[in-house]
Amino acid sequence: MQAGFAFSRFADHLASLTRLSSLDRELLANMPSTISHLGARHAVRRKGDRTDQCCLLLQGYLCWQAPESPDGQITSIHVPGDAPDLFAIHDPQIDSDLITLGPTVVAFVPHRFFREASALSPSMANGLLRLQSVYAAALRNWVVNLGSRDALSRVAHLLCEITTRLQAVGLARDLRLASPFTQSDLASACGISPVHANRTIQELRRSGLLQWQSKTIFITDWSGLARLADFDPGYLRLRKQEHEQPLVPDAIPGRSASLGALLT
Amino acid sequence: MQAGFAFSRFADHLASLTRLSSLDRELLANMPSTISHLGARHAVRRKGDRTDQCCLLLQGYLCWQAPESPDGQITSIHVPGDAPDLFAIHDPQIDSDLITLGPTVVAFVPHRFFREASALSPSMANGLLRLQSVYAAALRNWVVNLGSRDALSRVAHLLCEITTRLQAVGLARDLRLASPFTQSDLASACGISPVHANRTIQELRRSGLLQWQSKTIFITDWSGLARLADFDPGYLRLRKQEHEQPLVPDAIPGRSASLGALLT
DNA sequence: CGCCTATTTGACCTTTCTCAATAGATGTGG
DNA sequence: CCACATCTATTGAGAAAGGTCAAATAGGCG
Repeated sequence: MQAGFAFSRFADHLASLTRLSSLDRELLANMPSTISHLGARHAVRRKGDRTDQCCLLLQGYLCWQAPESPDGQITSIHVPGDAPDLFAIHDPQIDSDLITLGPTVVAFVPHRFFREASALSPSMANGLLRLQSVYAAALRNWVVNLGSRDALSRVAHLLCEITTRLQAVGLARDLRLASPFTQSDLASACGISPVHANRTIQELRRSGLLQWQSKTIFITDWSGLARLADFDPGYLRLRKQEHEQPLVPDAIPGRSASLGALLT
Repeated sequence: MQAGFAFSRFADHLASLTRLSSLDRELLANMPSTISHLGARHAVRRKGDRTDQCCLLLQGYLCWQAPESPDGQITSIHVPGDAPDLFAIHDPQIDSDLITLGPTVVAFVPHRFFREASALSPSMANGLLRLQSVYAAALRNWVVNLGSRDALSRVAHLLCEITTRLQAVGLARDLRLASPFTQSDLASACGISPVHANRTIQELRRSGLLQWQSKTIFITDWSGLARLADFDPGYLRLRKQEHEQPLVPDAIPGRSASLGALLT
């Protein structure tokens, strides 16, 4: 079922971080998977679960959320292509909740597949390990975000990260991204209160950096947002071609310029 | 040189997380290593470095610090036995600074050793991967700490974590730990200002939870500290025997009481 | 002893939180 | 299609936590 689809998002993601051999691509093309469509706020994994499958995110967003934290602290947000519980191959116990943010499509792939593919291809083995190391780097960066920025730049940084990661797998090319996030989700991710998240978003809007209406975010001033966030995508470890500046220039001739002027 | 010493701290650490076979122990006993004694505030690794050796911490503390963050955000603190840059085996590029906190002793071990040991012993391979997964779990927990606790419980939580990890490798049995940390280090770790770190420590002292004089921290009320911190050591993934409650009861009859009184 | 660094203190300011109320959106059943 | 329930976003006001600045004190060490 839709095997090509499942494989290609994940393959794009892997390829954005490491070089894939043709054997690797072939292995991935034959990856056994079960596709699931999930509704919003559905728990894919719960603290204490043990599993023998990895969850690959194909569409939508997933987040790891600490269930024991009073405000449900989110410790990472995942975008299509990501394999949020890849580490469970070596450590099958899960210690927080993996939750959908909005409707999502995921593929479940047996751990066995990754083990066998790693045995057959050293570059695959290496790529999978590198993936985990990149996720750990993102986690470190999340710590920096929470520990050393104020609310405004925290939120800006989070949006820069999500956008850049989406672009690495070919999404959000025009700086428009689907946003099933509630303001409370954003607050949980940034370690601020929902009320303050609301005021923060309003300020980002007022500054002409983005529009956020119904379920879409449109970043209208990428370089302004990145400057505010002090965003340096190096930690995402994307290979050259992918982390170049976005394809759409900061100012969209007529509209964005006038909007920008209006909002300063 | 002192091979047994280098090996045993790391082996204790590994053994606290995973079961080691006798082959594993033998491999570790023959681990090639170069021992270094380093002074305070020495950079073992710098952002951008590439290396083909892992650094094992034998004595003292190391921390990962984000050099680009204005207040030098610390993203993790390591205790003896830890292998802070183990991930570099699969991803040799380093993206923050690894700094000594106080004088330390470290061992450098070629990546090659870990690769060969992994090839020879599946349980070794698994243990090393598990180690990385445990470090990632600690990182997630650090995010929760910064994102959802106030300054007082953040500091308390950090001290609980350090103490518990020291105990897992046989140190700090009596709830006394060497503390080369400055209050600014603590502030960088907890994402607060140095001035506020000072006031926070004073409050911990005033509450009779700990003493911190010159270079030693003595936790005088473990369960109080753990309660304040909302500390649950599950995420450290220690095997049963190691994460039991500390060996020394909260109150030490004569001395501790009078000292406690002296310092309030 | 004198220097340098780390800690401590006070005063004041800024950011963020909390509580409570209102408004808007979305969804459901009749 | 409307009325109602529910969830999400927005607003205001007051309070609390934490930051900044500057000065004073205390240790450690050559």
